[in-house]
Amino acid sequence: MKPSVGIREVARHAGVSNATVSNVLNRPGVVAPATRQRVLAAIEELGFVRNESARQLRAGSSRVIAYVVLDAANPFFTDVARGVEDAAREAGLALFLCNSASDDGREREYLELLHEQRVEGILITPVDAERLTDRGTPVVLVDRESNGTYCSVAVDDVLGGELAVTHLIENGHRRIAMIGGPLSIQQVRDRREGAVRALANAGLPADALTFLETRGLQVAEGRGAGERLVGLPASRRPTAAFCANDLLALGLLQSMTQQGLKVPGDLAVVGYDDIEFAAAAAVPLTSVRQPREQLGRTAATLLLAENEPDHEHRHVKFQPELVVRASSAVKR
Amino acid sequence: MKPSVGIREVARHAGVSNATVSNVLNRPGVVAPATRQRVLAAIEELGFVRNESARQLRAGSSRVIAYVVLDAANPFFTDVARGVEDAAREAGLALFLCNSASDDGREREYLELLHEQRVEGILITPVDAERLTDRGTPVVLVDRESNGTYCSVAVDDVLGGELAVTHLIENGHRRIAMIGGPLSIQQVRDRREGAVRALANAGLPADALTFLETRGLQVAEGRGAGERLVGLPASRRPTAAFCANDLLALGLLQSMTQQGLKVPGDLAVVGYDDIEFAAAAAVPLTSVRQPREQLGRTAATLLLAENEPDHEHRHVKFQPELVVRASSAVKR
DNA sequence: CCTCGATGTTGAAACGTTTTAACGGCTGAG
DNA sequence: CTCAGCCGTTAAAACGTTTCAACATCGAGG
Repeated sequence: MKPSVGIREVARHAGVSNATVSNVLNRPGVVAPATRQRVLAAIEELGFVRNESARQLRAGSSRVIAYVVLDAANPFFTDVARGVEDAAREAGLALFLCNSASDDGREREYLELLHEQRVEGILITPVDAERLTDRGTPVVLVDRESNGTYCSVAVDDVLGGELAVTHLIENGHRRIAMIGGPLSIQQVRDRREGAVRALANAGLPADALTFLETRGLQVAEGRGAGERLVGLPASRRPTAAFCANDLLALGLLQSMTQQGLKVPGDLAVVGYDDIEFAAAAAVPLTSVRQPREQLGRTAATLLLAENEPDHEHRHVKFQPELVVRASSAVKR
Repeated sequence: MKPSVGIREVARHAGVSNATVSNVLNRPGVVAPATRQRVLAAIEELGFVRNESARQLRAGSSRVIAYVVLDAANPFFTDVARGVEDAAREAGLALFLCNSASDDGREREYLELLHEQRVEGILITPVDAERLTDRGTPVVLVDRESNGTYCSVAVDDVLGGELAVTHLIENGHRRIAMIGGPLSIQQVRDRREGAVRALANAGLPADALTFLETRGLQVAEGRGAGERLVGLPASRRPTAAFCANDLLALGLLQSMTQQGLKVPGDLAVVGYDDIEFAAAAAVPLTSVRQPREQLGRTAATLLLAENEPDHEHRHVKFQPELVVRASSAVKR
């Protein structure tokens, strides 16, 4: 079952030394064709599988990078991951995806493990960037601005929030809800800040924005928020909602339909991320689009540049873009 | 930058031997509190990070399992992954997600790497199960029946296809399209087989089913299929479509709307997987539900049982369930 | 005072590769 | 015939842990 056949056995079986087998594996060109065949045959016959731990221990490099995401079930992150993987595989590296599920305990565990594994680099959209601690492995922050000690690739979330809420204001809305949370997540804070700024720009009072905090950014939380929203007295109930991401917005949409309210008639909705499902929703969703794959691709590129001779941390920032659809159509 | 501080340095710094440091790391209970403190302090001060390669080389176990999926962007797989991860973390293992993107080259590369890494086990929804080759690492097939050499956890796809198409037939449809592909994917073949069986059960001719093969199972392919479908001469155009998964169905839905056709009026649609977004779609989607998280959880459980003394490969099969929504409402 | 067991600690031998410098044999030039 | 140079191969030394048997130290029981 676990014969654990090593390089020496292969060597013996092929009548050569360990070094030659290693050469066949790593520098096939240097070994004579005849010997190479013999060694390959032995490998095949014995079912030899190279022990990566030993290789890595000696050679020092790992051929792997990892991306730690906040929520593997959120299409936004899988789209970013696609960009990362494309860039990684061009560089001959494999990508391992890790799901912190927005839990900083899990995040810590994964980071610890990845550091111990000596992966070539770590991409992360952190739960709490402050807690990150340098351990020698290159790290790049994704969709999150850096405090300076790491490279980062981000999108201007404040601007995004501003775009979304300005749009709602221009459509005549004066009581607006923002749905999102927890506030420990930077993106949520930034998007809210943008929303507040939009109000200020328009000369509206700050209490025109009702912030409904959720425990997470999943569809179910959006549904819950919808119920809370409808529970508000009619006089104070917002006529529009800006959701911190599209999953929330989709949940909110479901909740509205279920409670017999019309979108955008009774409530206009704007989401964030413009995931593929946003356009296909019951009411096509107005959303703030981010360049997802490019985000990932750029992040991977920065990561790969980390061990260049005299590396300076770079911070790339993209601009979001508002995509208007039916869910926020002009109020009659 | 890369001081590469090892266990020996920590030992020297704390005035103990390597063995003691190792004990602090692995069996804290066995070392005297005072010494333990001293060692921990040294670790902290030097920023020591244990080298997992060395650990694994010596100790032989890896604390990691991996799940290789067909499409990380498909919510079905991320839901399965959630189940896997829950079970894995209960067993103290971390989960690495790998995306083969339905490409057997990538799949092979990932498998090779994972074998070399000596992960504790591999879960995989394979592109082509035949090509899988035993390498000593335990493997469990997910959402795919085994040819016998591995454990497997699957859902009865033939039954699922049958449920879907029977439902359409009962609603009066006599010309039905099935959309999906490539046929190299087992699930697609099985679901089609179920569709065919449904026709036979109802005494309908086999040509009542038009099979439109797609190149993949993503939303974009569904949109493409929609255009092909509408391009058919009206007399031969199906009145209903059964899609091999929900992503296709959502794409199809978009395409219909865009071309000014009504669902279910002009075309009834049934999807597969019942992903969360199915219920939130423009027209809530009738779909075949699979027990996603349970699938993952069970698979992980089987994997963990692999190295029990006298292990026999098990094959678990779940039943799918039809969830009827508006996209297939009764034909007037 | 001796013995015994318990408790902490340690030296040294693995684990399976990669790598380096050196080696032997062979060829062709001088 | 010698020698330089090349090619293919090799022995042996890492790499950084874990583990195991052995070793001190100490208190208690006889």
